[in-house]
Amino acid sequence: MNLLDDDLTIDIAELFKIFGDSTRIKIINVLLQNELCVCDIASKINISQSAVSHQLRILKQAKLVKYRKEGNCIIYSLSDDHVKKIFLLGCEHINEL
Amino acid sequence: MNLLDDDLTIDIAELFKIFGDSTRIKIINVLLQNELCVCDIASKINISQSAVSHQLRILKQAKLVKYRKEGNCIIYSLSDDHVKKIFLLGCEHINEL
DNA sequence: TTTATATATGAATAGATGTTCATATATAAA
DNA sequence: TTTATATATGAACATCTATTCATATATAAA
Repeated sequence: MNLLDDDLTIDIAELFKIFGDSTRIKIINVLLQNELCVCDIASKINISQSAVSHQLRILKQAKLVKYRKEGNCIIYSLSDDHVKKIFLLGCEHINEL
Repeated sequence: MNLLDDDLTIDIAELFKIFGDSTRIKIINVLLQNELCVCDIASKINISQSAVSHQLRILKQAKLVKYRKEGNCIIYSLSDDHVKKIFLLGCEHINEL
């Protein structure tokens, strides 16, 4: 791995910035187990529907979560294995401190 | 991996928050190759000495970097392999997007 | 169609964060 | 001791960010 150019360092920082909020981490954490609709996420992590929805938008824009409609619910899940990997590596680091 | 409690989710978010700034990512990136003193870091990434020093303090508090004195220089390096792992996983994710 | 439920979103606000500037501290060199 | 160099740090400032509140939109049920 050589020196990264500035654009790439900004992209990487932007990625980690998304993981750098406890509401988003809680969302990712509950989605590790199951896909869930917005109101179930909100009640599981005890954060308002509006706040969850705002944060899901950020996770969606960063392509860290995907979603599908079912009736009048919208069911979210993690996009891919990378999200889980990054999350678990973070956990691991914390556990070793 | 089960549901994390709130304290742990906050710790994990705090960890990623540290990686979520482009100045700090640039610092980590140059330290991947070699240990470096503050002014060399500053000149390599083209950020003021003061800003670098402030950010090194944050990295130090999070135990992501360590340092040693040599003459009147202070030489910084990454604390352990976890930092590198997390950084590289971030790179990988970016490269695949 | 009316009502209820689920989700999204804009505006406002409070709090957090990164940089700069000035300066303090510490070590080395003269 | 004086001067120069390296680093750290506090204050101020501007910017960013997450939440709340109110409300819009959309789908389902009655």
